[in-house]
Amino acid sequence: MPELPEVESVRRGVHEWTAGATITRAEVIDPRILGTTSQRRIAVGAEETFSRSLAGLRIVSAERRGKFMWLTLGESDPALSLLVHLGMSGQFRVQTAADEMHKHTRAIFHLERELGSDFTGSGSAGVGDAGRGPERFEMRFVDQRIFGHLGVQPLAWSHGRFVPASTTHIAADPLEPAFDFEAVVDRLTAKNTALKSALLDQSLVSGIGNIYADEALFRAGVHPLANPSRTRRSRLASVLESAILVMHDALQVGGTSFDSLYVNVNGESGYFDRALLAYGRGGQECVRCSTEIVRITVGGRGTHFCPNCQKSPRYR
DNA sequence: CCATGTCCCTGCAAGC
DNA sequence: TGCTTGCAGGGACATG
Repeated sequence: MPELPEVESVRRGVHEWTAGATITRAEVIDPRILGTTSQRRIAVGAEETFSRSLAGLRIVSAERRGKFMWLTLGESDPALSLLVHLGMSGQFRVQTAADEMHKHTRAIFHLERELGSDFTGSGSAGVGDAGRGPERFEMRFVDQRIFGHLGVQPLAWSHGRFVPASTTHIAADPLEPAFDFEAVVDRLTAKNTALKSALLDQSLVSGIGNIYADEALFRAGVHPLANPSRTRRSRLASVLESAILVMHDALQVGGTSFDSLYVNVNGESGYFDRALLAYGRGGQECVRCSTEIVRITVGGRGTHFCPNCQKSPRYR
């Protein structure tokens, strides 16, 4: 499940491969990828509109806020972006036309890049031919569960920068200059819901998903059901700080599963060998105190915690 | 406005 | 063995 560190790893890979490249053709294999996550009804002609609006545009850069990623596009007025959300299982793969098509390929971006252009990539080994002329390759969007989403969006101002218009409600993430730690803690203190649910609220702070929420609460030693409005401000700050630290740690090792054919994102292996202390460890011993890690459901999400290290709040 | 519940989708595991 | 059922997850939307 890609959260901030994973999406950032993907963004870096996508940027290296595609910045400066031109989209010669955008091919939609499964139009459901163009719908929003809940509304799967696709407007008539959405595929054609999507493809037509991208054809011929140059990719300037890959950017990210929270779990949302987008490519800023040149030669368009107003400035457009290709919005990408990986959902649960979205992946980008850089391949050539000759490469075998993955079963869950939902869209293909045919790209072209002048050899010797100023792309900053880690190399084009294995992609394109060895001769002259533009280098041609494909960036394929693969998504097993179709919780991911692609869309063409104008850019709009939100929380200190331009972002795709449909994401203006998403808060700044902790890696952004606009992120205001104290302001987020202030807003957190007003929340009257499970602390874990508040951590997952992308309009409060973006980028934290189910895994890192559990890890942050474990690291800070705070119960997932604690009510923020009844919790000491210093404890809330500690949890938020832990979330930032654990995501930072994960990002440090997030770029592991790179090779010439992958733009990171190896849904199978890459995500799961992180040093997780709570998430997915239900029934196992706590690494700190050997108490059995408990699994409960909070806001419909699987939640893992140590009942000894993360004491139940007294008001419950 | 705020909090909670439901749905989207697929593959896998468990149960009959 | 082969079917059905339930679960996992992020975010939009509907409801309370």
